Amino acid sequence: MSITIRDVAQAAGVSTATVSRALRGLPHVDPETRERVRRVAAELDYVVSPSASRLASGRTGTVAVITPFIDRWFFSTVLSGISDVLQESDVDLLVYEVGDPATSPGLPAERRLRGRVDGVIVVTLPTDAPRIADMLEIGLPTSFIGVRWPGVPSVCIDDAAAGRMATQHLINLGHERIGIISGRPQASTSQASRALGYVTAMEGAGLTPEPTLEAYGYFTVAGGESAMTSLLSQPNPPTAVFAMSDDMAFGAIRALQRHGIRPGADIAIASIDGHELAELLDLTTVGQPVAQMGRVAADALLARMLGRDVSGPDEVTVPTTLVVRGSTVRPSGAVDSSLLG
Amino acid sequence: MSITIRDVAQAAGVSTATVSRALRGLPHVDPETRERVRRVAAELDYVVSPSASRLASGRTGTVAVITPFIDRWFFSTVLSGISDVLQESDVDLLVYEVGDPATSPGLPAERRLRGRVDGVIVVTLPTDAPRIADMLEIGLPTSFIGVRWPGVPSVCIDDAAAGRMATQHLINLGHERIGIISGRPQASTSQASRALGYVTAMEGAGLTPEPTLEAYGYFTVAGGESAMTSLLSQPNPPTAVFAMSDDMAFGAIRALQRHGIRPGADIAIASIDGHELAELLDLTTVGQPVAQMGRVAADALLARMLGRDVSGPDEVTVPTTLVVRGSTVRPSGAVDSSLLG
DNA sequence: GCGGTTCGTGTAAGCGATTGCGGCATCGCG
DNA sequence: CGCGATGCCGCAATCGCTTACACGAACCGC
Repeated sequence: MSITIRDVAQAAGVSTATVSRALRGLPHVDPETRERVRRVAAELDYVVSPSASRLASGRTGTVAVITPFIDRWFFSTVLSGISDVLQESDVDLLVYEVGDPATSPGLPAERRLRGRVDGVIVVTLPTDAPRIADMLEIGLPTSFIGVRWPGVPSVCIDDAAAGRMATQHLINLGHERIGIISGRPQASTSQASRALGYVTAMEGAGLTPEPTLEAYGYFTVAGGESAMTSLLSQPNPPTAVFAMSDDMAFGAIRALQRHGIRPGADIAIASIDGHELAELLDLTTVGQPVAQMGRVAADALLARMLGRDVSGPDEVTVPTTLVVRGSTVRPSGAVDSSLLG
Repeated sequence: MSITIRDVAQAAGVSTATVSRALRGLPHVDPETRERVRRVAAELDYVVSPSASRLASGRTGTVAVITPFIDRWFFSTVLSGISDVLQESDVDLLVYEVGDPATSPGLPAERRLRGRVDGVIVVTLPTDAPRIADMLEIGLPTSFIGVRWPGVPSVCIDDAAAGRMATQHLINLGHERIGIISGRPQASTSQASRALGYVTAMEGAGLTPEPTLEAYGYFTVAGGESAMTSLLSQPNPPTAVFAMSDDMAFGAIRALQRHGIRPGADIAIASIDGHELAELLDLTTVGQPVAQMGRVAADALLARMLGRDVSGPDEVTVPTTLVVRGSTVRPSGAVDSSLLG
């Protein structure tokens, strides 16, 4: 069948132990011997049996990513960043898609991980927390994206700052009646921080956030659309809206279009995410470096796994940047309506 | 440390062989014994060591997906479909992101696969083919998405039909000068088929495809934008455009906006993909069931791997459907919907 | 020239499951 | 009652690699 380490050992005239050491770059091998073994192995097209290697060493060379979704922009982008880093270190990437923790039941993923991977990266939704403790109980090196946990390396953005930045931008434009499209009524940590940022900016400008100007978009396009619609039905609608996510802002823009209202010209809108299509829709957004978040989390995990220098801090906060586009212009400015999709 | 099959055997008063059979549902085990073993295993919170199991059985319970990208809509959606199916069968999903084969060098992925997975799903770009043969040489069960290969199960759309459908729709709207935004000058099979569909529809309507109305968008947003720009600079620009992918159509819409031209009203545009954001941009597109393509490919692979009935045909063609939106309306105004599709 | 390192290598005991084969009851049937 | 079939189960040999330990040779300083 397949050729084994024994074949290589025989062909090179050494023991299997030496082959193993030579091929893996371990010390205590004569350079000449090592070279010979390498050559023979290459000629025979030998590749170590991962199963055997794992069993014997206890290491799997694999990392699992636990993510609610893989087909949404944020998550697939994070995944891609993770993949980049892992690939450089020749570590395999196992993906477990677990669905929205808010709706899906407890997952069997945790039990599978034991013995299957050397480390785990958990990327969470705003609605998180229940299963995270379970996750940690299996005692694998772990790295979080989007949630803080004492003692566990994590990477997040400064949600409060992001919310403040978006809101302040609207304020600077001269808006006073600024609505907010939140996620869910029962706020997660992340959502609460964004809301806090909004409130902070408002109050800093001497404005009072009106409860009637808040609507829930559940972080989806459809939700954002209906949230915007409900805001528009207020007796005194807002002149600007801060949406907590780009997806919801997209929905809001849709709602505006349906009502014949021009985003940017008639009602300003700004959000958080930096979605790749925000540019296409000319949406002002506070961008987060999503792929980089994946890379940072993967780096942190690898450092722990491989016992490298764990120099960096446990809790990393990556910077966000406001990207101003056509959806936030001063009401007075003439806008070419053809900009609207 | 961790508890092994021996602990379970001892606790249940049987041999490890019986434990193995009992837990895996193999025959030749007394129902009562099986139940006892199950209970003991559960109490001890025993999980089989994947490494040991793999080494002994030769099966890995893992499937690799080789994909050029994971952070693009099409690919992450396919991946999600694959993930659904695999998860149902308790098969692990290993992801290898290999980059655009047109630009990235040969990949080491193939060598890694040996002994690491039981099967492979390859999802390809239009620009494919070079490494596919390598892929097959390792002799693993394989399933393709987006490319045909003799003897290998694959799932594709009918590219010619899709191209024809989009073009015909524009023709039915009364357009005669219909431009086309292709991918690359050197066409892949898939691209050539879409082009063929375009030509077929045109000629069927007694129209002549003009070479000057073709531009290349390289399947990217930016490429689509510059392609559209170049079409607009023609002495006699098209009144409608067929773009081979939604991404290029997005770029094209951007170009139109920049020129103050209203997509739909001034120039009609239709494309192929069914991108989730096409709806947002009000883009008419021939939708392909992307997630389903992933599911079909995964099902086919699983059937081969597990030696199930390989009933279905090797080469599956999934249906596409024209989704008419605002980007294709009759210039004159009212649209007779019976002409659509 | 001699004990002690250092180096390079081999021996062999695992790692924790799977599974072919054989053995012992029990059962069915004539 | 005898004998083959059948059902259930255990023994023990793998699977292919890693690694602790042992060992001999060369080398060192005193």
